[in-house]
Amino acid sequence: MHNANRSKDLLMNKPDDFKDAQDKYIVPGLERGLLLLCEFSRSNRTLSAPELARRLKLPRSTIFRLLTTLETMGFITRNGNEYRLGMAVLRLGFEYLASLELTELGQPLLNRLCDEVRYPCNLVVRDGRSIVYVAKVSPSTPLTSSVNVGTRLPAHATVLGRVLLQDLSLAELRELYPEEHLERFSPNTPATVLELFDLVQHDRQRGYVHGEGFFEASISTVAAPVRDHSGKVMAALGATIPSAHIEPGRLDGLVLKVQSSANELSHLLNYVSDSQTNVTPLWRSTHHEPV
Amino acid sequence: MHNANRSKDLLMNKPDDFKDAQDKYIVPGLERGLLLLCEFSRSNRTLSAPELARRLKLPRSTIFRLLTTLETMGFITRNGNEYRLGMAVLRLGFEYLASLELTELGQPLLNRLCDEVRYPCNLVVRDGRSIVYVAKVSPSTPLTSSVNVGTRLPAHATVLGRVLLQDLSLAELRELYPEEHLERFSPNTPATVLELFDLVQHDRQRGYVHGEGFFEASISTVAAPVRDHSGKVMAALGATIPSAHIEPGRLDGLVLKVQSSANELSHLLNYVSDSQTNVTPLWRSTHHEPV
DNA sequence: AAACAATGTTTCGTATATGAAACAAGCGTG
DNA sequence: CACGCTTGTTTCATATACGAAACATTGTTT
Repeated sequence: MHNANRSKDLLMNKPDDFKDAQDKYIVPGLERGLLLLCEFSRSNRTLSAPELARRLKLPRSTIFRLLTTLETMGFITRNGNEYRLGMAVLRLGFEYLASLELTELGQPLLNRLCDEVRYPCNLVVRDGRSIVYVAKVSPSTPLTSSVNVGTRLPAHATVLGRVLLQDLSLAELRELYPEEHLERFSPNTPATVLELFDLVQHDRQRGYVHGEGFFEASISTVAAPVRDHSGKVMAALGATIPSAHIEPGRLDGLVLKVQSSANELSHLLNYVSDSQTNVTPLWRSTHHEPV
Repeated sequence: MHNANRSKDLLMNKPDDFKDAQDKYIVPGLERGLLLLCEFSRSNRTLSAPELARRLKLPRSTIFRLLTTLETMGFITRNGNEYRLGMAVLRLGFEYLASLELTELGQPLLNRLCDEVRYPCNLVVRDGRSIVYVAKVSPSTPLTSSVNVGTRLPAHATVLGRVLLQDLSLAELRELYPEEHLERFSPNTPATVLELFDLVQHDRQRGYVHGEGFFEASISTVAAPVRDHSGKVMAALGATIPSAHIEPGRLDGLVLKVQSSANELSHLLNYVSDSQTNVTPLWRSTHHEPV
């Protein structure tokens, strides 16, 4: 087993001893199993054992063992020789959502806000380069927007995403978006990291963001940051407005209401800090495909 | 490592060699890591390393390694000495949802049905003793019911759940519910497995279920089974009606519409069967806490 | 403040999980 | 129907992941 192919091997040219220090306590079986699970996606709903062996560069027998383990635990289901994700991952995923005090405390706030402003209201967090909807309320009007809890959208191209990127330094942004040109979704999408950084810094000073047609044209969003005790942006809270509706008078009121809801949620969350100041190293730049 | 404590050890008195045959290809690191993840739940949002060691009956050093692995992969986040589920599990969970053709094909059908009947419509699957909402549509009216995609309810106490239990023999039901008396949620909840079985068998013959106040009083549901190519019930499709509304005349039409939607979905799903008839052994009785 | 308990981290010899290779079973092709 | 090719399963020697125990660090008790 000399060709230990960890995920780290992708970085195998960078300074050596440093990351090995972190890898010393990795359980290979577990790491591989999880990487195997991560191979499945919207576009790869089913995978065969040999295919997985190719992708993970692991011997067939190892894949066989991993699959057996995952199957008996319900994380994968087998149909003939095709495998797909199993219900156990769903269970875990929603257990996660339910365990976030963010959603629990945010939901009633969203309800109230939505009642007041009569627009759909959302709460999102960031996962790498994506924003993820963790709570959502729509008013009675039938604006069944396509987003739902769990939806992922590219952070750099959404108003809510911009809020979530406010904490990052230019260097950190660059690490998250190493490419020269950002993916474009509308004429308003920032083209480069630098442009994004500027936008986001202005957003930060303003204290809220109002943008329209950023991702979906003709849809406008007002969003404000939710911060934890350390001042770090933990989530973004926003209301979605059909662009047509924007009457200058109402907008200011809307902004204030969104901001005050976001602030209230920040306060509710600040009680935490049970342990000393959060040691979390900013954010692991996981670089997942945005969606 | 003579005290290999697999999950199987709980069965260590039953016939021996038989289950070991299945366990031969288990990757212990992976199994343990997943069991660790499963320790987290709504009520145990955060756990400490020593607590996990106690629960899983594993040495502290092993827990340490598992946690390090899970943390670097984003499946767990650490805050001081408390651990909680990480975003990676969310990602996987929704990847699962998106990868189900059930939801994909069911959503438009639900939309149409909801449009026709003007009641909230749902699609649910079963996970052990729970039903899980995998798709949901509400009409414009502000009946923001508390259920959402991901919600879990006890199968034996819900109309939709009864549909999903139709395939099980009495023996299988007994295996799933070993206890003497089923948990009671309303006067209508079946008290024993036998009662449940009878109910479910009648449901089956009738081809649909209409029940009210089964779980939530004053809410009534009409549901029908969605079957795969082998005739096995894969999902349940239902509409939710505020009990007040039930006019005898409309009910029949509603039943027919629900049934035909369910049948249509069954047809859409039947194309699958790429491999020979599904060998899946009915259902692993995972016995999770119902909610 | 000393002593203790609880927990996080590291080390090390050995039980064991793993990769290589063999075996088995399909399956399409000439 | 024999041949090769792909894929599922099994075996086995050995590299390595693991549990025990030591060490480090913190918080708690008297």
